[in-house]
Amino acid sequence: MIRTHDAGSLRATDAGSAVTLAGWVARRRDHGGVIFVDLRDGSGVVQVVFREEDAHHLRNEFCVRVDGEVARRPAGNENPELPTGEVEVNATVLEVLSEAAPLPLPVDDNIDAGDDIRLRHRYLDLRRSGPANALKLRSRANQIARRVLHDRDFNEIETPTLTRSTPEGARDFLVPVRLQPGSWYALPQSPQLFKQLLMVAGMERYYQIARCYRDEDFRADRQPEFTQLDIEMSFITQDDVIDLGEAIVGALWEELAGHRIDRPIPRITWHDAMARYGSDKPDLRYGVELTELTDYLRGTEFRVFAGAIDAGGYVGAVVMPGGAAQSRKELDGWQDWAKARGARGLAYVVLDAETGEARGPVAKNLNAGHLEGLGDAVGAKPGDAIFFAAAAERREAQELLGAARVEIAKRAGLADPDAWAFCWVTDAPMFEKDDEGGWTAVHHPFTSPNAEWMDTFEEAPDRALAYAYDIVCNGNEIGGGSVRIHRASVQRRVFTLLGISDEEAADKFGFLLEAFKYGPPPHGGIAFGWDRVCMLLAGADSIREVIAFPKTRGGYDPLTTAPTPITAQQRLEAGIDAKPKAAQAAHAGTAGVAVHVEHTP
RNA sequence: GGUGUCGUAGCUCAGUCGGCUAGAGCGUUGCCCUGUCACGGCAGAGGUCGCGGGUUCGAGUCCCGUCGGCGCCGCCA
Repeated sequence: MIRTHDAGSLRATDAGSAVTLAGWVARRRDHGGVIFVDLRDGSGVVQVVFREEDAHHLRNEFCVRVDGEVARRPAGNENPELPTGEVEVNATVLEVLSEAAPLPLPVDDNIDAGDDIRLRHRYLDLRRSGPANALKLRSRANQIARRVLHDRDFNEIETPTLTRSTPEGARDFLVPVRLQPGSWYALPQSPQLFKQLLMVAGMERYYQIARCYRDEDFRADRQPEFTQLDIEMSFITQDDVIDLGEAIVGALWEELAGHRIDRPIPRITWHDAMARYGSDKPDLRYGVELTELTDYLRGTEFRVFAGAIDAGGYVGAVVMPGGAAQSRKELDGWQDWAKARGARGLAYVVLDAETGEARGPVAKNLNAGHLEGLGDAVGAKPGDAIFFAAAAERREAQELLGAARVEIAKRAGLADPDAWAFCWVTDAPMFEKDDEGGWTAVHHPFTSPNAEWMDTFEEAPDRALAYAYDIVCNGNEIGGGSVRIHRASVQRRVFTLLGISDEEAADKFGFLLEAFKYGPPPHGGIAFGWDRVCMLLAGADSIREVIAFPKTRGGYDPLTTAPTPITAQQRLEAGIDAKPKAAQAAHAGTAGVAVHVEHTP
């Protein structure tokens, strides 16, 4: 090594030691006869004192080697802000290893540049402690997960990233195949089918920190390439997977966030989550639960509510504590908020802080009896606002109220930013109606019905429940999985219900069904959205902070400027323009079957 | 695809009701400074106000379009 010591490691006990340091000029304070330079390396910063002229020429981010001697700082000159603040290094030799041009963005922990410029010069952005620590934390998270899994005899196994288009809900990224013009690889949206094959293969316990690809639009917590901690186990029940999930999450939060998670982590059924929180990933850091009013308001003449009730739908409410104090403008703002979400509006009643009297446009439409008990029915006090949603589709109204609940918490500051609230959402429905009136798998078509519905799911597909579970942290879905179907007869019945013919099934997942002929073990698993997990542990607002070289919202990488056009030669060789044969076209891809993969981002 | 918001010096931003010869801090260049630690002082350079069009005597400011960053809806689990 060029250096003998890490800059950030020097302490008073090192005084008198001759050291060689190597790093970057973080900051310099030039007093003419004496020049202080904060020298930064991967371990931290230490002050170096120069009394020679040559240090005048140092500029920020020059890469330097310094020989010198560690000394206690003169009395009164210690800097308690720095771990190395008791000492300094009196330089005897300065070697400039490389110079730095004037910086396009400040390399300064206290100054945040815009996303675009940070990504374009990500190598400078990452010299700052915040962004650097986020990546280092992710590295530790990987180690912790691997340790927990290896302690439990899991095997880390890699699966292909050039594969066939597999049956999942999102758009595939496609790769042309030079050797077979007209045929394309797809990048995997997850290793779902491969990990199931590994169970057939008797690997019994598999995991992988797997890169996955989905060609969909971006969000703060979504990139087109992302990472799952992907896990599958044989001969297990749902509880075994949940136990393992808790062990992983427990170790991560204890070691990286200093937070001991109370176990077992609470479980809530999917239906309860929707009823109480209007979400399948409820943020349990605060209350503000939904109240169903379908029965309470039965017989109302207010058309919006009556229409939903008569249609066999749902009317419900959520309370904004102190919401009566909002101005007319703020209350109108809620209408815009609701419309931006595609709702017609958000009916509300405010309870007068003094008298408890119900006021607002909707109050006029409700009869005295309904108004009288309303506060008690929804748990509202004088001074609160009550928001209503009504729809023929129960879930639609619940989701609007659920979104309102999150917005209420945001505006009222109800979520403790230092709190961690975990839960499992279990017993998810197996199926939901698709646009054509048929059924589609909520999770994916290999998800097992639970014991109760194993023999009867065809009789009431809308009510059938699966062995499917998501783990939620502070309103973020950080992982999800299911117990899989391992019996051919059950799988056939599911395909039949989904309207997937034998030919279609053979075409889409034939290789899996073939494998399942040969004694597939009962198995199940889970996948964690690793970027989200690391984002939460890092306290970041976006998964971009825990990805070394993320892309912008437009799928653009400001650093490499990818994606780029290709040359005519590349285009020719890649076989992009090859005309598919008619027979191939009919069987290509997975179009027409909407099925989904593991529940993670 | 829809929508909100932002775009002014290398960076972070201010710029009021349309009157601007466009400012500040940091950075940068030169000089000074022996105990600073987001050092300090003096002097300087640095601008297609994202781009295009329009309204106006006059546009950074108003209007239309467009490009880009970010957030949200759709989409994605």
